[in-house]
Amino acid sequence: MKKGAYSFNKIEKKWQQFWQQNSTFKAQDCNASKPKYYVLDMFPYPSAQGLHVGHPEGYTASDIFARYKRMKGFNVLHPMGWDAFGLPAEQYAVESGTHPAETTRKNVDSMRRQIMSLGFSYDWDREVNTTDPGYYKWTQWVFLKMFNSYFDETEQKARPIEQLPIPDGLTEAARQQYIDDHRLAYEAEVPVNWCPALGTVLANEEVVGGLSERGGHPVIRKPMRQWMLRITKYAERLLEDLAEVDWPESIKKLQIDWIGKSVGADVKFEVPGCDWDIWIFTTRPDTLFGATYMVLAPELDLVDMITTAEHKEAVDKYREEAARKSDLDRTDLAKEKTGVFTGGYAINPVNGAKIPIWISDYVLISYGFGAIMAVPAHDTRDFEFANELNLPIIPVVEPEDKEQADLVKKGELCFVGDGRAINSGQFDGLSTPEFKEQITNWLAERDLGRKAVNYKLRDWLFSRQRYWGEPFPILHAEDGRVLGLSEEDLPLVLPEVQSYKPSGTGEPPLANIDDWVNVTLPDGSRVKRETNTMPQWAGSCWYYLRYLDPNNVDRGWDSEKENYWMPVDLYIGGAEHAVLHLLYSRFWHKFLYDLGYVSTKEPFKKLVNQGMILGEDGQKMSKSRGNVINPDKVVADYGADSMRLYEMFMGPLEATKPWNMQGVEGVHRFLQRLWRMIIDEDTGELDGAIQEADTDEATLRLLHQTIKKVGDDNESFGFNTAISQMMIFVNHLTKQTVRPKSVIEKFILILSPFAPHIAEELWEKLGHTETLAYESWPQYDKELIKEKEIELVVQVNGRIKDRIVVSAEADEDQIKQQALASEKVTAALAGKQPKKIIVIKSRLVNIVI
RNA sequence: GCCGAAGUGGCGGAACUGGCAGACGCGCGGGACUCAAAAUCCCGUCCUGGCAACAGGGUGUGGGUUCGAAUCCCACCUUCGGCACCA
Repeated sequence: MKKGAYSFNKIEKKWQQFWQQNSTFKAQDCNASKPKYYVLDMFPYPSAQGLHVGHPEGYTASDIFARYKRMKGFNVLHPMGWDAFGLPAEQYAVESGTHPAETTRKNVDSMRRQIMSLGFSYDWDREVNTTDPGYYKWTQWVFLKMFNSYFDETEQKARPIEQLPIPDGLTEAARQQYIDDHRLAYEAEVPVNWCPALGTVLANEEVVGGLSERGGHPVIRKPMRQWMLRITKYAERLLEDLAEVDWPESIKKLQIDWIGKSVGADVKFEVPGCDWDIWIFTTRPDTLFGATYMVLAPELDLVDMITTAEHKEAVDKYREEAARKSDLDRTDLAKEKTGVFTGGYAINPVNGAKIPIWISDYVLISYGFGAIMAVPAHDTRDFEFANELNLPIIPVVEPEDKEQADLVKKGELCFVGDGRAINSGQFDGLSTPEFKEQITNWLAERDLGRKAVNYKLRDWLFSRQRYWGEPFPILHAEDGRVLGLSEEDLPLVLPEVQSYKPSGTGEPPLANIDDWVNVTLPDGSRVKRETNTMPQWAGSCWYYLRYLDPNNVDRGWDSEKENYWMPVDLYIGGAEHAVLHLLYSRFWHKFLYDLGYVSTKEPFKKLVNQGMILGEDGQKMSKSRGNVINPDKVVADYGADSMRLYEMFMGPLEATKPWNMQGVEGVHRFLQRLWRMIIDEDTGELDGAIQEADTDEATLRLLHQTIKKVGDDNESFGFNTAISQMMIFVNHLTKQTVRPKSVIEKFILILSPFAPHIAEELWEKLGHTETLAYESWPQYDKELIKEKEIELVVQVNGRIKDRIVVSAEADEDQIKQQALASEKVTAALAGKQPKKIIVIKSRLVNIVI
């Protein structure tokens, strides 16, 4: 190897040390002299496997943008931290006895080293770790705030629980109950997803097809006492404020679907001989005349009261079976609907018809009232059920399509679209939307129903029966009261345990530590600590706020700093967090907004998702397939700059794309060429071609075109095309025997966000003594970009016949003349008169004959 | 089943707002340098026919709009991602 060759290992180490020693990327709080810009990465879970090549993709994109913004004069906040609570470290602890904190520390150290080796411009002084008591103190604090708040329905916002209006005349116990029932963090006995293998409860989102997302173990339904967060109160705002954020439409859509708003009516069905009614929710009140039976969820308490003696045995049996079914079974059996008749009847409020009441597990307890009216003619599920069990079908909506209408009328087709009302008494002939409105009013006037809105979104199941999570700052008194710790007692530190194993009965590991669980209060009363811990999502709900003020011991974050930095201007991460993390943190943010702790409605202004990187075989990377690419190896063999450049050159940021090691060599060769273009490899000094000289026109034009293209592409995250433009530039300049220094310098600056190490090194070789991180981004000159002469394509009837070169100033007539003058064109015209000549300046001429 | 994204050379991918399809990179073929190899440099590379000039075809499939379609419209096929009885 020659003395002055591109020695990326040395160069990269040198500049990483330089940046660290000089705190080059330290963000300045509240600096009013510059506009701020907050670039955030989704922080990683520090796993034992370390970084995979998917991580650096998003991190490189955000780093390029952060560096670009600095050069554009912004005060940039670009932090990194660790989402370090979670199952793997705990599983490892169960197996090996190693404290999760120790595993975590080791993994964090190794992943930090890996991330640092890529030369990202993070302000490392702001590093956070969710498992640090100094951090989770404030996670617990937010939880306490939720525990001590309620949701004011009229104002649609959270308020301190002390302000909750309490009805008069309640006993002390009832008063307490009333308050507890309104807390945003509350306890409930709920059927949960219990995973015996993991020994914990999982959130709905963590169960995939009846199996646990992690590990793929079976999950069953089981009622347990759990902590819940009332995210449903925020459903409407979570939906509405999506309009405010600059996110990919597909991600917004996923959230909208997850929230699942539907508008319809609640309708009351009386049960003869009973003094209570069955309420149902429907989005199709216009089909009420077609309701031929009702279905209740098997779990509904009401079922007991409705079931007649002769049907009791069958009903009880069915209910028992339904309760035993796991979600997987329920999904599997969804193909064939089952159910039993209760013996009870209800009265259809619109026509007084007596209709039978059934139970079936196709009706969900957790949505609406857990009861439905069944309109088999116009609901596919009811249609299937009615056919299965031979129940009557009455068509009440006539489709426009004649053929369809005939089938619907015969009861052979289930039609769920809009149409005209039939068999609906005085409402016959109305269109579906008209009917909906009229019948809703009709019901409301008679006190039989009301307009209603329902959401699919459920309250967030917030407790886990695990060790490695934030302990709840909650005490349980002997009389059943639930007390929040006072803020001064935070953090409630996770205690040491003998065994990390869950008890298997649902009791978390913390329950085994008697002297931690049992607490005597100053007044002598004895209480027990909550032994559940929070889910991994908790710490990531607000970490972007902690970066603003990571060392503050008195507050989670300073409000002046919050005002300055928030919102996050750019958030880059994987699309797999589209609903979970992004919905949860928006919820927490809105809650904090209500209480005045943050100044913006939404935390993340712009969101960009990086796509997945596949293995070289085009398959998802996995250990078992043996196609995992180790970033350490890539950095060792080709350097961090090559790695960064390749990850961006592969294709559009959001796309899924396969890795190709030869592609890495390709960009590496580009850097080599760039190096030799500037440095004489024999001496290590500047090449003789680098001179203080005037620039030829073509080079100057290409330089300015490149500055423009790279800048524009940076703004739109089109890093792949920015890199190809830089390659075009280097290909051109390498051929020049004189390479003006001023041209080289400008080029180094625009390359620097992509390949910062080599850029800094060359910048220094060019005689600069300061880092280029804060040099201003080169400007381009519009005039210099313009070509003097333009090649146009000449078509005859859309087929290319010739090319002509015209002056950039030529007007349409001149271009026409020149085009018609072409010999090839004359030949193609074969003497015919052109009907029309279309001239698109700087593009083409099309002669139509 | 429903929703969303995407289908372009041997491969990753370019193509502004409807205007030269295939930029840039990989791979491949040929050449230079070398005793030889690596590295590097130069030339070529969508397909078919032709020595060539050139002609024809070509952006998942089939139709349509237009002087002109990878780009817009309709129908369909395939792949990937998400949801999964939410009344």
